[in-house]
Parts: sequence; C-alpha cells; structure tokens
Amino acid sequence: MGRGHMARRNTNRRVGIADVAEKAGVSHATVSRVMNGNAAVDPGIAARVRAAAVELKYQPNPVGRSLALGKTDTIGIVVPDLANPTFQAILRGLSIAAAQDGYRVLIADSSEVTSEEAILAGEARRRCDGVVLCAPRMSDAELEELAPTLHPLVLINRTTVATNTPSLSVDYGQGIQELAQHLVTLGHRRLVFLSGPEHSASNRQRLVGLDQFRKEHPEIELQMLHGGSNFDSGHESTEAIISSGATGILAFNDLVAMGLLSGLHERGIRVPEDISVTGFDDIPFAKYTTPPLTTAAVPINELGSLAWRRMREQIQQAGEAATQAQDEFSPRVEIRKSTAAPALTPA
Amino acid sequence: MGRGHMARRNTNRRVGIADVAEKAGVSHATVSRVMNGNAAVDPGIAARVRAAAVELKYQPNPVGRSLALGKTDTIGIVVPDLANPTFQAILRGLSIAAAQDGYRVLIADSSEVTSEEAILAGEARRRCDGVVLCAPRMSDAELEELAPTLHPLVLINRTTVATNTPSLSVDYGQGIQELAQHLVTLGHRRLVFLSGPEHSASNRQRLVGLDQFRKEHPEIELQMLHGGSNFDSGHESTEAIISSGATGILAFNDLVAMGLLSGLHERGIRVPEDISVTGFDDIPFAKYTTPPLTTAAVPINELGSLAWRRMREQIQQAGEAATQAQDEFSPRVEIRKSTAAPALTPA
DNA sequence: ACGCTCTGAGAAAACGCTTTCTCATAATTC
DNA sequence: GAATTATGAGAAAGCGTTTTCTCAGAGCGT
Repeated sequence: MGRGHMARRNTNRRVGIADVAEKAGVSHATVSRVMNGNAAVDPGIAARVRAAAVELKYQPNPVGRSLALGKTDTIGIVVPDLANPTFQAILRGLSIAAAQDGYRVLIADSSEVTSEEAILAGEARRRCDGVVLCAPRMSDAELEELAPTLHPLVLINRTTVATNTPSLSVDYGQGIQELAQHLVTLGHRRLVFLSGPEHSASNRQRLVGLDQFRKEHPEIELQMLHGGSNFDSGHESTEAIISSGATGILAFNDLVAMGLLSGLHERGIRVPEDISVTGFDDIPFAKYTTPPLTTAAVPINELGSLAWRRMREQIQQAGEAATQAQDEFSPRVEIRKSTAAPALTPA
Repeated sequence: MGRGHMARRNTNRRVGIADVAEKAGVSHATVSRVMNGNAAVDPGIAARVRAAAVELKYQPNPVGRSLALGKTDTIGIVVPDLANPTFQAILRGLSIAAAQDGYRVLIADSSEVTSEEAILAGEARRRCDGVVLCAPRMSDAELEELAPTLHPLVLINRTTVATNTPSLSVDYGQGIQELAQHLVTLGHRRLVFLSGPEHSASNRQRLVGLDQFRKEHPEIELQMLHGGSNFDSGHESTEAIISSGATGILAFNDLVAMGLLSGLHERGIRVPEDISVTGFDDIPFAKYTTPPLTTAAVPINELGSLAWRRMREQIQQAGEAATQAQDEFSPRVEIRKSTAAPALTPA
C-alpha cells in the first residue's frame, strides 16, 4: 500500500488533490475539473473522483486556489475602533452580506491611531480582493493618495474626489440641524453641542451643520463643548453641561449621550424635565436607556450591506470603469423621551 | 526599456519579486533572502536589492508566502451572533492581541444557525492557522468530533474531553448563585430567573447553578421564565415578570435586563424600589443604564486576549503536545443601583 | 603555489491548485 | 471504410513566494 511518490516529507500530510487523483486513478487536472465543474468530464470518472474525494474528506486548499485564481474571496475592513457600536454594526452588516455571496471578512482595528490606517489598509488589501475603509481618520491628502492603491475600495463616512471610489456617507450636518430644530421647536433657547473626536470627519460635518443652524437661528444661544466619542467623555462632561445653563444638549453620539444621562442622573438632574438630551446614530441601546433617547437614526445595518453591494459591483466589473455611486443617507430623527419642553421658558 | 521576459500577460501587473530581482540584477532567491533576512547576503547587494524594492514599492504577495510557508498569519473566529456585545468584546480583544503579534483575524458569524457552525469553522480553519470557536451551539457529540479536525483550536464557553484543546470558560453557575445570594441577602424571598436561549451552554450552567442554590435555600421561591438573549426578549417578559409577584429578577444577561428595565419603567414600576433586577456579563453599557445595573462581571476583554495567548502557544509549539490549559473565570458580582432591599418584606 | 574550507549567489524544486496545450480515442460524415 | 471532427484526459506551465541544492570564487593554511 505505498503512498506513491508523494510521501516525501510529512507522513501526516493534509490530504491534497494528488491523493484524490491517485485514489481515483486519474490526474490532478481531472480532479480539479470535477471539483470545479469546469470542463466536461466523463460521468463515470467524475463519480469515481467524487467518491474518492468524499472518502478522503478532501477539501481544496484555499491558499493554493487563491494563488492560482488570483483572488481570495475575502475582503478587508479597517475601522478606527472596534469598541464603537456603530462600527460593530457596520462590520456585522458587511460580514453577513458578504457571507451570502461566499465572501469572508478580515478585520483590522486601527485603535484610532491615524498613522496605522494606511499600513493596515495596504496589508489588508494585499490579502484580500478589496477593502472597506470605515471612517478613516487620515487627512484628505493622505486618503486621496492611498485610495488608488487600494482599488476595489469602498469608503464609509469619507469621500474622495480624484478617483471615483464608491462611498457611503451620512448627512451628519443635516441630522444635527434637525435635532437642534427639534429642541428649538420644543421651546429650548440655550443649547450645547458636546463635540466628538477632532480627527473625525463626521464631527466636522456636524459642526458645519450647526454653523448653518446658527445662521438660520440667530436668536438661539449655541455653545460648543469639547468631548470625545464614548461613555466616559459624556460622563465627564456632566459638570460642564450643568454649569453651561443650557436646557438642550446635543451629544456627539448615543454613547456620549448615555454617559451624560448617567452623570445627570447621579447629580439628581431630571431628563427631560430639567434638561433635554439628544444622541446620534440610534444604536440598539438608545431606545432602552432611561429615559429612551431622542436621537438621529442612521440606517446602520444597511450601511454594512450596501458597502458589500458596492464592493461586489467593483469586483465583478473588474475591467469596465463604471461610474461609482456616491450614496448619501439622511438620518431620521427619532423622538423618544429624553427631550421635552423646558420647564421654564426664559423670557 | 524592455520589461524583460515577464511582460507576458498583463501590462499593469502588480510588481513581484521578479521585477525587483531584474532591477537589482540578482535572482529571485536573493531578493527573498534580503527581504526575509534569512541567509547572509553581501551588504552591497543587499543594499541594491533594498533600493530596488523601495523604488518599485515592492510588497511581497502574502498568498505566495502563505503557500510557500504553509501559514497564513491569520486566525479565524466563529461566533453565534455578532450583534451580541459579549462576542463583540471577545472579537475585539482577540483582534487586538493577535495584531500585536502580527496576526489578523477572519470572522465568521453563524447567526445562531447551529448547523452552519461546523462548516464555517472548517472553512475558517483551512484559510487560517487556527480557529477560535466562541460559544458554539452545537451538541457535545458534534463538538467532540469536530475539535480534532480544527486543531489549533481555542474553545470559549465550552470544553471537550477527548482532545485536550485549551478552553476558556466562565463559571456562570457560580455567578448566578452569587447574584441570587445577593438578592436574598437584601431580603428578597421571591425570585425569578429569566432564562436564555435553549442551545446556549452558558444558560444550562446557570440552571445547574440555580438548582444548587435551591437546595441551599429551600425557603426561597424561585420561578423560571423562558426568554431569549436580547433586549426584545427582556422587554417582552415585562408582563410575565410583573404578574409573577417576584421582587428579585435574575435576567439571563445584561441585554435582557436592560430590555426588562425599560419595560418596567414604561409600566411605572420603579427599580429598585419595587423590583430589583440583575444582569450578567457587565457589558460596557451596564453601568450607564438608569439605574446602573447590578450584574456579574465577566472579564470580557481578557477573554479575547487570553484566547489569543492560548492560540499562540499552540501555534508555536506545533509539535510538542503540551497539556492544554483549561482556564476558568469566576464572575465578580458588581453591585450597582438596580438592586435594593424590597419595600415590604413579606412575613 | 596547491588544495581545502567557507561564503554567498543562482538554479531549481516545492507549496497546492487551475488552466492551457496537446494528443489519443471515439464519434461522425461522405 | 477512410478522413474529419468532437470529446475528454493527461502533461505541463503557471500563480508568487521560500528554501534546498549546487557550484563558482574567495580566503586560508602549509
């Protein structure tokens, strides 16, 4: 029972195409043809090969396939922070959508280290058939330079001008304006925006939106307060918020709002009776806070699956340079219980 | 300026080792040696090669390397549901720890479809150097059969007897007992356990723990209520909880507890004054609910990084069959504001 | 000055697969 | 029945690396 000429190195080798070929008494090529259904193979032989394959539990080695086919059936995603529910949701949507088409996703977390992003993205690209760059913190110039080298690329929360790479963005500017408008309609006259990370493009968009809002509502007092993007930064801002004297708070996102909510609660300040608070994103937790959070809903699951669709389009087209879609989502204000008319409307 | 014999197929080929070799006037082999610093190379030549490499922006193709080296520097993780913060945290911990050692992670979400788990795990294994199986829902028998085929394998929340694969588990049984004890100590006499998914091994552990608890506290009334593992199932149980007449509620996990918290709030029932609620896991959101949730803290970030350490040990040892560690974590009860003495202790 | 060891670079095999190329055999046509 | 065309399987080239094998030339000792 010789193992043939293949028994050269390891005895406990993983079963390869050669083993199946030997067992079925055919050539490597024929096994490959049968496994991939590529060319016509005599039904009898095909059956023999298939039988040998199942008997040996043969599973083609994906690395070998990848090298031969020039594709890995894998896409990469680079996120600034995997702890952020927004990015988790995008990752999830992407992963599920991609899986439906037989693709897997490789993840890379830049941990908000801007300088790592380009490296991670490049590495991911070399291992994968494409890359999704999620809310990159790098500069526009850097992004512009990097984009072409990544080519099958989908951008989330950023856009490029030079190359026409598909991008998915959310109109944060509009969303924050609508939230501000909501507060004003309720009767609030003194607002605070608790801003997010400086490198965040979406934070800049919110600021631009609020500038616009100021022009349209010169009668409203709108203060800016520096913050971050997580619970803790919201919590830490509690005192500053209280002493601001504002009655309506626009938090950078839901996480910040939740941190703030908890801080206010500890201080015995009632929401929404004393202060109204809004979030942004409508993460799944937002409607379960106490009180449920008024926020601007970003269709976060769709983002992931649409990202995959755009990626797939590029992978399939390969050659033809089609015009790439620039999708923009408008957040929808979700009014819950964390906002209400202020107790005393100042004269 | 001929491209040499390499210009056979695509003009816009990706730059390969051959291009560098040609430019530096050396052989493929030498370029490889320089890039990997494997063998001694004449400093002059090495410099020439390196110069050529940077000029051409040469980056070795990982697929080629993987084939040659028999490793991918990638590990896979299979989770039942990427929407669950617990698994997200594990994924994150794993990803960050692995990245520190130059490894990437490929994710697979079985979406709670038990029959997919084995397939996904197998596929992941073929593409990666190892697999982390996170809270698999499959039967013990299936797991026992699958484990050896996955070999560099780390199990989370499950164990195997046959193969000695390292496993990380949490003593859910003890944790839930401690929470129950906490409620009893506060004066509660009527408790409810709002249980989780049936296929979940950790749910079974909780049930076993509570059986034990019952034996030790025959005087306590402990009801079981069916539920799930997310917000909605907690929210949906609100009525059943209220009509149970219990004053202390042990929710399957923090998500369920949060859903319940919100349901109780809507019904005007105060927590903890009227009813005490506990969660499990101590997800980041738990301390920001209103009121902050009493829960059993699972060291969730450590789980991910420890999973990587165990994986790395196996990858490095390769040959030597070392005894594999079975790590067990004891949850630590985190007392917050969602539990308190019941208003009226029944006679 | 001759032979020996040692250093270092190129040739070639290997990794596991797909696919083109080639050719034998069977099927078809006049 | 001989020439022509389908059909289908094997041989071999490639995919992009690493690594073993081989060998030329430099350095050394006597």
